[in-house]
Amino acid sequence: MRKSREETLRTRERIIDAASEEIRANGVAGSGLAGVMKAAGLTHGGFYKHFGSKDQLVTESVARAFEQILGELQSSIKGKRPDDALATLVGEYLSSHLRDEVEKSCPLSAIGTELRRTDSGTAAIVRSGMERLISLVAQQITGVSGRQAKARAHGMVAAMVGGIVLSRLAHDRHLDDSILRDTRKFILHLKRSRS
Amino acid sequence: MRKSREETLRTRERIIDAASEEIRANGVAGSGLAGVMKAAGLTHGGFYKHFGSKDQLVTESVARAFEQILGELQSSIKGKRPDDALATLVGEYLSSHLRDEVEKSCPLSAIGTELRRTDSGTAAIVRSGMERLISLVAQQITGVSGRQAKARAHGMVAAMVGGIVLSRLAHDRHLDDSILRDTRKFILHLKRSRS
DNA sequence: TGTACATCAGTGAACGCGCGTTCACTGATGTAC
DNA sequence: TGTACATCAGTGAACGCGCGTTCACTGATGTAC
Repeated sequence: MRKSREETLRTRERIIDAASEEIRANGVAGSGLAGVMKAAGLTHGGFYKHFGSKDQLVTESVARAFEQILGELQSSIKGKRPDDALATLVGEYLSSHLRDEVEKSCPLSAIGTELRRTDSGTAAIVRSGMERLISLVAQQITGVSGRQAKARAHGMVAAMVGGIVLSRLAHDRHLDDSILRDTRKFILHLKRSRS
Repeated sequence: MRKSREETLRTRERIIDAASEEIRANGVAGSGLAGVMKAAGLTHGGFYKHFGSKDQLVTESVARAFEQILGELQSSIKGKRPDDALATLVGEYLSSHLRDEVEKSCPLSAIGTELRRTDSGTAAIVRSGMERLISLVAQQITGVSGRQAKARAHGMVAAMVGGIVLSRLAHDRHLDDSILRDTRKFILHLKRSRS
């Protein structure tokens, strides 16, 4: 049942995509290889034809998750002026849509507290993804030095990540939406009152 | 080997304390009953003399974690005026000390993204702990209505939780500390520029 | 271009392991009189 | 207050289960000539 090189590559991608969503939804420890392979339309035995270990799959899945969310955020602000762009970034990240679709959201908000316990390969990916998100936000902050923009972006991204985490824990239609709304306002009002 | 009622109660408390720290350090899925019992100085067989299930232990352990951190925060602002108290709360929560001692920190920042997948008993505890933290912060915000204070507290607590999560993921002495510092400033400068 | 052989993606069974949970047993504590 | 019995906290072995990982096998794809 050997497959062509093209097909093999496509299969590998399918596994990563499935794992990337599964891991964001159920966590690293909560995601089994058998389940991921099934979601990719395969049996679990073939896993090691594509990856050396679960850790390696986790690394690549988290990397893919960052690519997806950063790509989405980037294209949402394409062509916008910094002020609009900042509000768009914050509004997009703290949207009820991304809050509800955990499996498509940012790994920092989906599995942030679990990522602390991953191996060094995944840790490096997490760090770079986090820095890219911070930079993307910092680039939309005008009227201050780059250093100050970065500093403010640290606070903003912290609030973005925390806002999603809290909103998902509220389990209440009113509280969860007000956390999202209030966090968006908290981030953007600061910007206006300063720039 | 029956123990006295007093001793039995103390043992139960010891198990909860051990589990509360173990779970914050290694997560719910990453904490085994055998390890928790060993940390409490017991063998794993006796677990079910004290608790009906792992889920029940998780619920009580998360409740204890909230009691501890809320008690600590509350006593840190005892007798202070609101402005001082707010800065103290934020400074304490976003301290490098609590950042580094995960097992003694707030469950929202330690295992926030895993708490989404706990049973309904734990979910209720999480929700009430979160609301108590938000209220504690809101009570220190002056010069605005209660409703506005709550709204601002939502953003502040989001930034506090997210700031710790990100700082723990930086794995870099400079970046992790600057995230903490910048998030503290982000939260408190807003307050000043508005109140 | 056609043939013969090597490669290897995918299957499904099996592995050792740690997990949550159960259980028979022990002996100190609690209770009844 | 003292004795006889019931209770039950804690031990350590055992359970079924799902996990990550390995492996013999299959048969289509890739390669060599």
